[in-house]
Amino acid sequence: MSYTYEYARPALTTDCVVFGLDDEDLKVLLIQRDIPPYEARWALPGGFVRVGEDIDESARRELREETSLKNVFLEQLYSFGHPRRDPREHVVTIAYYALVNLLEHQPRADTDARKAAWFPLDDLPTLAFDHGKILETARERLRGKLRYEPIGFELLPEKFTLTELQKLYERILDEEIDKRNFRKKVKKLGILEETEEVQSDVAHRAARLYRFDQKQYKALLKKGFNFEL
Amino acid sequence: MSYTYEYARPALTTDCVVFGLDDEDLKVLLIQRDIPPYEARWALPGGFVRVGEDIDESARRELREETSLKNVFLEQLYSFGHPRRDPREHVVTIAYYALVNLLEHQPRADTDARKAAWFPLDDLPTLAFDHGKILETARERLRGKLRYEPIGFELLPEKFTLTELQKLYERILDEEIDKRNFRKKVKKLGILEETEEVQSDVAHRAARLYRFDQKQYKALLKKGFNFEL
DNA sequence: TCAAAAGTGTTGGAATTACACCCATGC
DNA sequence: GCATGGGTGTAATTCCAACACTTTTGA
Repeated sequence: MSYTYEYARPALTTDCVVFGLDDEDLKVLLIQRDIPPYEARWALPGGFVRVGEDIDESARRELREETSLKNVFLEQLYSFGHPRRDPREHVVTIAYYALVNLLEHQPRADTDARKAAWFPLDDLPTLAFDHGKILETARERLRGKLRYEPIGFELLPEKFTLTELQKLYERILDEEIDKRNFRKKVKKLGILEETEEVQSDVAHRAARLYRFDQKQYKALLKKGFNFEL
Repeated sequence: MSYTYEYARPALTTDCVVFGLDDEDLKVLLIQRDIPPYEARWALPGGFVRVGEDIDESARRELREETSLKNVFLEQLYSFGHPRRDPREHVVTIAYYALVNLLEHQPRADTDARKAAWFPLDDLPTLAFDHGKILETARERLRGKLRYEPIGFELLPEKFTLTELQKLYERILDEEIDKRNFRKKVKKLGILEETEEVQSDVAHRAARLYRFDQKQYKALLKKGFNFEL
């Protein structure tokens, strides 16, 4: 089977930068390539867009197929189209980024023959293609959006402590935050629901668990509320 | 001549939302289509990405060919890939937005047989394809970026008055701004160069002209300065 | 001399920062 | 009982919003 067109077309792919948070670090999920070019190099999960498939759907499908992740936060990042970014031919890629909680969404490590692994952001291997650049773009976007959209919660488990939330901000923004001021600010937003639960299995006073209240957030949005942390 | 591939490929285009400011209004540049589908409908300038051509370059080329605009501020906006956004076949488009000063960059109205015209944003015709949605996305992006990046200057002539700058912000953000506070804020940024010139041909006291100091802005950026208005 | 827009400071209230100690829990 | 992080309030400062009149110019 083959397909013929009157004019040459670049190939079109989607690639996805998956950020995950664990106790220590912000990490990114990479796939080890099993075919040339860049055989054995680490790369972003991704693949060709099918005709008739929406691009968001394509990104989700590739994510599912290569990492078994589904139902995750996924947003379009940027498109990269330098004609020699792939040595084989002109391949344009629409990059996405995803946010997952590393502990809840443990992806199957190896789906097909390929290895998948989490890498801390400050200890990355050299990536295939221009994926290093794409990753850097995603990182900047994450830093930028964290301040004025409530996307940080996507990296945490459903219920989390205020200290976990604060550490997340400190890690991604790379700055120290005052504990009392942070709590004051967060609570005043009015989008955290205080649960009845507290941490378990900790060797010190257990912290209260909170939940992000999506409905409340959307209701406030309509009233002209602006998230900012 | 024809091109054959093993797998089907969506077609790939770039489209561009060109914003222009004149004395009255924020306007957008549209092209009247001369062939089906959507014959005679107004649409965004754009066209197919060529193999071997960077996508930014493609957007610039289309802009030049269809509107004779060049050397303008151009930035990638978002990619749209719904499989039925074009009735003929699956066409993915990478949308850009451009900012020009309407008076300095008067595009030739009609390049080939096609008509080009400026439309005020609050009096738009129904656009071809999903171009209405793309335009709306560009408008939101412009509103969002205006606050924290110095892109407003791209819509003004090289030398402008503070009142012109203020009116620009008021129009795009759709809110009134206090004159004294605005001037205080803008001047404190330290990225406006005061020229020796004043307005001419005005029937009242002539206002001082200012210029955006790109070099100064970039120098400040490196020192961790954050633009905000 | 009139019309039209340019230009200019002060003050009160709100928001933000800096900062330190007691509490609860598990070992 | 001690080590570990949880949880809390106040005072000083900075930032922001509100506000009105005089000046310059051309017609």
